[in-house]
Amino acid sequence: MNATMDSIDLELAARIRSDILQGNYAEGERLSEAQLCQTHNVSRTPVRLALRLLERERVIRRSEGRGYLVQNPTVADILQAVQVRGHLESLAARLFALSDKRASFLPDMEHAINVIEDCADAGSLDDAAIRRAQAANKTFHTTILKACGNAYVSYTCEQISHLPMLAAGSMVFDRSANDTADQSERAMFRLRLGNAQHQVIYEAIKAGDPVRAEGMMREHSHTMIEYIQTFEKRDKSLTVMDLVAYSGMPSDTE
Amino acid sequence: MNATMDSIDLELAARIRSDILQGNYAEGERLSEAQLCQTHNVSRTPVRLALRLLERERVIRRSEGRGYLVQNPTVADILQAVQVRGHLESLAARLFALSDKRASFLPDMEHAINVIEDCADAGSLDDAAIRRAQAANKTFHTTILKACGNAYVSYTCEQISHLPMLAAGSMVFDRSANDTADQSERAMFRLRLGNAQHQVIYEAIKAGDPVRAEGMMREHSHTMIEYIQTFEKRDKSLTVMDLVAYSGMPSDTE
DNA sequence: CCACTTGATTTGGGATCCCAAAACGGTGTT
DNA sequence: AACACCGTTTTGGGATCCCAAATCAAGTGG
Repeated sequence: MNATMDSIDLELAARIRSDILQGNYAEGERLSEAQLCQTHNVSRTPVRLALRLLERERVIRRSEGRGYLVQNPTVADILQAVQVRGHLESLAARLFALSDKRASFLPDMEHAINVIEDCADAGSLDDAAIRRAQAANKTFHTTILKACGNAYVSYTCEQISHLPMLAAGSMVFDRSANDTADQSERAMFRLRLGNAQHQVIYEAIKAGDPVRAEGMMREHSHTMIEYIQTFEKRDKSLTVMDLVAYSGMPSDTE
Repeated sequence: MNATMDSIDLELAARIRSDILQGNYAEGERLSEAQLCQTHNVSRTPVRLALRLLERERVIRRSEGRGYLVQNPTVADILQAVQVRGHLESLAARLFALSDKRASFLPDMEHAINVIEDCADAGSLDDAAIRRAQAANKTFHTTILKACGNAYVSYTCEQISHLPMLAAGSMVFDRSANDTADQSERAMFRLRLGNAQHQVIYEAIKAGDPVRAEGMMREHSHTMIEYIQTFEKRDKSLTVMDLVAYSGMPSDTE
């Protein structure tokens, strides 16, 4: 599944993160280094690197002298992460629209838009299609980050992209729907809606309109925030696990 | 000097970064782990952690199989980092202005503004005053980041703040001035100008005006970008070392 | 019953050791 | 001189070991 054989610490971090996001740990539960070494069959070195990473992602919290404690991300955390990512992406969109080298990146974006369009237009949305759409969405966004010409943008963005990616994946999941056909219907609707925004952003960038590109990107991320918020409003007990449900494995970094 | 006795890897990173920013390494020069271990008298573990950090800061670059190479940051790098930081700070300012808990943070900001004002109003700008003003400026900005209520903002911002801090420090340095008295004069002028923007931002936040707070913060960071750009225009050979000159030790993290 | 001491366990973090893989360097062959 | 071959360094990264400091868990004495 994972094409790139990453170093153990990254893989470890992904596994632990995945464990936590699936709700296998109680809030505040202690993560013992020794325990993790044993269950994952590695030494402390990579474990400590992984814990460092996860701390930065705010999935765990450290308490001086007592190790790391699980800090299950809340829906509020996700909203915050999405907010930051969206804000950075809007900067990226502006810079991208101003870049004179932007032509070379446009085909990738166009292709991503087409792939999503195809998924949304197909009769039903099976698992493979969902994955395809998610991958294309990711391509669309990372292309903008990479192409904007400011390396710090993509760097900082990557640091906090796990939760937003998860949220993006969850937009095809709708607990309020009655049956799977209905769910699929709504998912495709949202997919089409999001892709329409992609289209507008793409055109603004292509036309070299920085203000519009930034504004539209801002709106795009705001759409996701609003979606999660209404979701939360409808279902007070909304947890991160619900969002995880259809977001695919959170381990697919890069 | 350093109150917090940080772990060795952070201190190491600071030392190496400082070395590089002072131009002690040629562009592309190889950083040998063994060498660093010897000169700093530590083992490879902290060295590797430090190199990891510096890579993220883009002060060094790694070339698979050949270790790390020095990548002296250019003025363009600084501009990019400032741009990202400024963008994040403008988000922070907006959120801060919307926060209902903002009252408790206002005194800190007010105090910072007053300290800078005092420095600018004093007859001359000695070294101690420069340090004081720098520290207050840092307080002003980090307060906004911390107080905005979105932990991801301050987290991501910290990741790339070394170069911007350096640039901020350099704003009291003006190579175009003829003598030190003239330099001091100009420095105080810029200090006052920047502080006027601080005042406006402070008031917008206090008044709970998110749009104005964000806009003014954007303008504030744009001022710095413009300053560096005109600097660069006047002196094509402007290097990072020039900016380092009056920015104080780049080791004062947190 | 509470405060204080003491010993076992854990964390934090650095030093070494080790090994595979890649790069470098020198040698000999065509 | 170009190129393949082979030994030597480095790098990359994990496993162990080690030690100081903090925590926890009893146990002891007032």
